[in-house]
Amino acid sequence: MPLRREQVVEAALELLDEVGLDAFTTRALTERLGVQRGALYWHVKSKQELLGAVTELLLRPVFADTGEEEPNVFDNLVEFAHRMRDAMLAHRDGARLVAAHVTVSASGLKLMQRVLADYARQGIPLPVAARWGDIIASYVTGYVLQEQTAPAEIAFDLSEASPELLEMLGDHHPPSAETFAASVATIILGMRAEAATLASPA
Amino acid sequence: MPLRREQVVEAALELLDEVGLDAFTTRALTERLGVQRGALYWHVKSKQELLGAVTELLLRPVFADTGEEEPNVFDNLVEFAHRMRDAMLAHRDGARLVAAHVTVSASGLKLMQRVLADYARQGIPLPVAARWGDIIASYVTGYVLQEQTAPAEIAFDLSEASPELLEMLGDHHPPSAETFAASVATIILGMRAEAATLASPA
DNA sequence: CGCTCAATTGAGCGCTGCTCAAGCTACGGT
DNA sequence: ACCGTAGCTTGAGCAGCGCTCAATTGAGCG
Repeated sequence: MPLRREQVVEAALELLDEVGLDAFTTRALTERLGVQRGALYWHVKSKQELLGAVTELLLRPVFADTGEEEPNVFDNLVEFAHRMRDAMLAHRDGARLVAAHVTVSASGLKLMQRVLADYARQGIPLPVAARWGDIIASYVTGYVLQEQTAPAEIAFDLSEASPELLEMLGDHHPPSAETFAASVATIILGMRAEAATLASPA
Repeated sequence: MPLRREQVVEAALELLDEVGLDAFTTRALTERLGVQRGALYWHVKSKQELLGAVTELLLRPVFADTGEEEPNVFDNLVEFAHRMRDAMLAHRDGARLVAAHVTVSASGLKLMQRVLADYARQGIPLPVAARWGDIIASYVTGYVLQEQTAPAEIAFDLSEASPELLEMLGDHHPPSAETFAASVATIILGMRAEAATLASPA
């Protein structure tokens, strides 16, 4: 039975979870597939392209269809934020992967198109809606990036370098689901305020 | 005249600007310095540590002291956002570097401590202020990351895959200073709203 | 003068992503 | 039953990478 490209990508994601992005090598992947190194390059042009495909697989749950129709714009964006964070956290170095391979799949584009149309029907101009989506995507990527980057190491440095600061912050400092949810809420608050100024212009 | 560590880091930043992060090799760096490869590792433990130092150098303008005292919280955050974006854009692959090496220098910590104290004097609780700063830092990193990642390549894919979507968005889509400023304004709007709820609790 | 030690040398180790001519199946047409 | 073609794999190997280390240099000082 021959190898399929999708099997390669799935195996790559599993390998990534086991060893992390830095130790991810084509040699380890072909060993796991029980195949010689050269075989990999029939299915995939380069390691870069492979990781791009892995990223798309990783982000697939974000764009899964919920079936709901015309949800509230702001609720929709909040859910988008949490889905994206969950998807990245679900796999080792997920955020680094997304940051390095900002792929937009065809199905993702179709969905985005539909969502933006929904927004427009709720009175949000398309350029504004697109900007809002980009705000969420950018923020979440940046946040999970630091959330997923060896938290122990950073915290230790901080407690050595500036214990006063650590104390000032209380125990709210480490990245957590609560901090993330609160920050998303703050951002959404800004969009609500902007929507208000759009509804009643100066 | 012996080599100094700072010279190494500065030369590394120059090399980065010339060839980009992917083509950045210790060999190219030592050639530029007119030195054998081994010499590099007397000044620096590893390439990873070197890039960390380069990142700190790259971000130095962000934490430069302006001399102003107790500026308005929100104005301060807006300026922080723009400084950070400018610093990243000033060098090739700047955002990728920051994303991979979230370094906080000692001087940066001292400044952050002072700024947070200013915020507290303006009635913003420290955990909230810290969260706000993190929102800006995360968003800006995420934004510049995509802004600096081969814009031509992505735009081409988009126009092929979904021309309707491209048309829907108007010409507002590509990352630009205007889009960035507008998004930062939206986020700050959210913080103002949150500050209002803090001032008059339920 | 001779000592010391910061700084450099140059060879080389193990690993990486990737290429390619050659060979192996499995299948469809005659 | 045969063979050609196309899909897929093999296995050797290339060039380049980050990094190490014993040996060597050379400036500054007692």
